[in-house]
Amino acid sequence: MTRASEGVEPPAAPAPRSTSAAREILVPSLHDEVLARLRDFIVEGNLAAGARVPERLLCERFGISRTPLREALKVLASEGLIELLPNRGARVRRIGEREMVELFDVMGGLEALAGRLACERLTEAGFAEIERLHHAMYGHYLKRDLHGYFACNQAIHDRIVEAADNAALKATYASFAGRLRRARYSANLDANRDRWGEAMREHEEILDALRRRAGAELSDILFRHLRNKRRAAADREADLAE
Amino acid sequence: MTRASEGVEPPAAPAPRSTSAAREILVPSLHDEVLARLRDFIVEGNLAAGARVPERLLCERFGISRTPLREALKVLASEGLIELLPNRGARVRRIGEREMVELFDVMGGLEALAGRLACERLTEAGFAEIERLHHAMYGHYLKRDLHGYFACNQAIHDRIVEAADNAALKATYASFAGRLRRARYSANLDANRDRWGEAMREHEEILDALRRRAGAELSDILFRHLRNKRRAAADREADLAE
DNA sequence: TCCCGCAAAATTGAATGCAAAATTACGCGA
DNA sequence: TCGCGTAATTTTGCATTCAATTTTGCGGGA
Repeated sequence: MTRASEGVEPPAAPAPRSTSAAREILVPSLHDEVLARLRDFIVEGNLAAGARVPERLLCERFGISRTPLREALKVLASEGLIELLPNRGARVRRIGEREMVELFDVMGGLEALAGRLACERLTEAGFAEIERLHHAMYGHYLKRDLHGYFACNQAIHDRIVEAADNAALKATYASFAGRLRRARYSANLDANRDRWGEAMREHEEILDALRRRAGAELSDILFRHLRNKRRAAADREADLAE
Repeated sequence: MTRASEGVEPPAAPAPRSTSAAREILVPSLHDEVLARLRDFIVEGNLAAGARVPERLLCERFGISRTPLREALKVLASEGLIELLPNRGARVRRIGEREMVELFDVMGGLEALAGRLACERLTEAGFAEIERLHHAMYGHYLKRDLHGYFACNQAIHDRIVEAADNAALKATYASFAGRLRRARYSANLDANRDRWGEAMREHEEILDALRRRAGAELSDILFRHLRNKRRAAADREADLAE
């Protein structure tokens, strides 16, 4: 057999990797797909926290041998998604209270940085787009549409990171967002109604600072915004734990 | 043969991995050593930027087979130290002007975060230690002892990150520091005498903000401090290029 | 002399094989 | 029935092997 053990997977993406004429060509890569798929698989929560990662099973699932899968495991371990126990294989990393706080703080620091950089580089059109999203989000807030609100909220933060125009920042931000998402903390955050109004007010401040291109100020607001978000998440956790 | 192709390497570290009774035990790890060694090997500049990474050679150098080495390569690629070309192997990543700026900005963001967190957690003893380093650094400055100055400078920034007491931040900071160090930008930075006095004044501000535990303020100072450092580095590069 | 094409050699990416460790299953004794 | 030691099975980590792509070396033709 060559490549897939069986017709387990449909053709998926047999498309020849883009042969764009660009000079150094961004890796069309073949096995990075395994990495991406496995990462998604874990981030989406298909594996319980603390559960062992079944090599054999995933190999069949992805139709590959152990070698590329193990390479992906090493990378995911370096990203902090899983942990490699000496002779005991890989486990999905368990995120404790303490680590959750740490991750939120780093996210806050990255958002703060993104905001500062965005102030330096944001175009009028870029700002207008964020402003539009902000108003749409406010609309959802008024209608108590949590889902729509959250989508806009996410979009705004993403736009800010995008506006920062810094590949390293963007990649690091995405990595941490994944780690937090795996802990399923950000999904149902804003169910806390008290926090909702506060968050909305903070977003008013964010938009205002952004309009004035007040980098340092926006930086500070964004960090505190994440801090409050974390606090709300922690409170909610406490509620659920009761 | 089992493990090493020959007696190429001395026993190195055959010591049984610590069997500390701690609950989940930090990975005593076996192949992570290869990862660490290879990373150092590259960060230290043993491989020219843009050069291909010779698998076969390094395998012999480390006395291992290709499998663990390739795993390490994948991890280093995810860290941004090298890049994996489709069927052309690994190359040491070339850091361009643009990316250098990006990396410095992220470092600035991380230091800003570290400073803010340090203000929340720094003990009197911790502050005293940093203050001591600051004065020692000033002494080196007066004596025009660049080497001593730089060591203290590094130590101060490290202490601030340490005081932040955030493992995720510390790891990310270390990773970016490595990437920048590979570019050999931070080593000979402060040879610029004009910049030196300015940096010293900024450090006075840093210490002052730290003493007052003024998080937001320190955060801002640290970011600008890194920005100026970067600018000085860029200028120096420009000089060398002439 | 220079350029192009073709074959040999080297390198890469991935699969398979194998020894060492861990996990599980089982049987014995209390 | 329960606990414990031992053997079978599974799993892990790494080496080796194999097909495929790329790179290198060489010769013919303009």
